[in-house]
Amino acid sequence: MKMQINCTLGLRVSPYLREKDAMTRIDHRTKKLTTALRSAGVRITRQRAALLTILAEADDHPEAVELQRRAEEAVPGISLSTVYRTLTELEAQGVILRHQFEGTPARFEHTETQHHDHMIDVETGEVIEFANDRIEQLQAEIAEAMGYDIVHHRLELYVRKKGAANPDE
Amino acid sequence: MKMQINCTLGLRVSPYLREKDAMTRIDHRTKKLTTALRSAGVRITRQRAALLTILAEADDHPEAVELQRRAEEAVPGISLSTVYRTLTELEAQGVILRHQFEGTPARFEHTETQHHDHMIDVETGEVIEFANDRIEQLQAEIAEAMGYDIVHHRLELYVRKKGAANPDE
DNA sequence: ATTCGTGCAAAACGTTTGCAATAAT
DNA sequence: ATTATTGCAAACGTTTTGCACGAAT
Repeated sequence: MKMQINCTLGLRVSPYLREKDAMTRIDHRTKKLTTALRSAGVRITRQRAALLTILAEADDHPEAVELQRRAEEAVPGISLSTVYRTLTELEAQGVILRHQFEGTPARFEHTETQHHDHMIDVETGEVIEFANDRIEQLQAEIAEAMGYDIVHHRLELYVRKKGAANPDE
Repeated sequence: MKMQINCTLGLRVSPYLREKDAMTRIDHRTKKLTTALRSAGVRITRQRAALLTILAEADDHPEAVELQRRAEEAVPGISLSTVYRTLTELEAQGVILRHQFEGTPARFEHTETQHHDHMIDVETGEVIEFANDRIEQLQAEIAEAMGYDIVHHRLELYVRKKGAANPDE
């Protein structure tokens, strides 16, 4: 019996797209997003535009300070409060997801990819994405059987590369 | 095809045991535990004895302040730092587990039951335990296929009772 | 012109730590 | 007697908030 695993390894943009096409695609999506946000009553300031672009381009899961650092070029002096406020707003608008992995500040990713869960390499902190439909289905069945609807869920595998040194310490 | 779900609903003590027997059982386990801890070089103070007992008796997932509150009777004036230090120590000794659910302080439970995951009722904050071997197995297969060993994992379903009011707000 | 968003500083929050006093071994 | 543990207060790291100024609509 063959095991079915859909896995995405942190690649956000299809590899066969050339860099320039990828950028165009991100720009396009970001432009559409800002329009949508504006008509939801959210003012698009330089700070927010910068953060939106950075989040669209990010192929990792940056935390707030890192986002501030990356935004600094486009918006010198951008404050951490603004970063946090913007992230909260974008999360509320469904544009990004906030992940609270163990032992780190919250990390963020935009919501353009389909649903996936995360493996966190406890040695390196690297975040690897994966998806498995069967697990999703089982979760739904469990909740259903117990009389609940799932609002959202969170599955995190804290892992170590096979044969990695320091099993402890 | 019948779905297989093992589920434990926060009941820590078998319901057919009378209250007194349950207490005896907890006392017995706690006594054994303190002995084990002592020979691991951990001094059993009044504070720690109290917390061990409270954790053994708890059929919920209390947080640190709540544990302090419950310990207050046995050890008046017990400090929150002591509670936290004890919890850290007991976690290191494998006696308890620390859960960081969304939007709440860490919550603790002792490690006497077999492994399970958690559903959190987003309306009430109630924590419901469940176990599903198939999901565990799938997780292991995914990690394996990607070349990782699982150190630990975390699966949390944030749920709402079917037909509950206030789907928002 | 009217909001809404910003930066700053300060507070909030849960948790950890340095220390001198105290209790367990 | 020795050493670990305690309570207190102060610090910590992350995140939120009050406020007066500035910018987007």
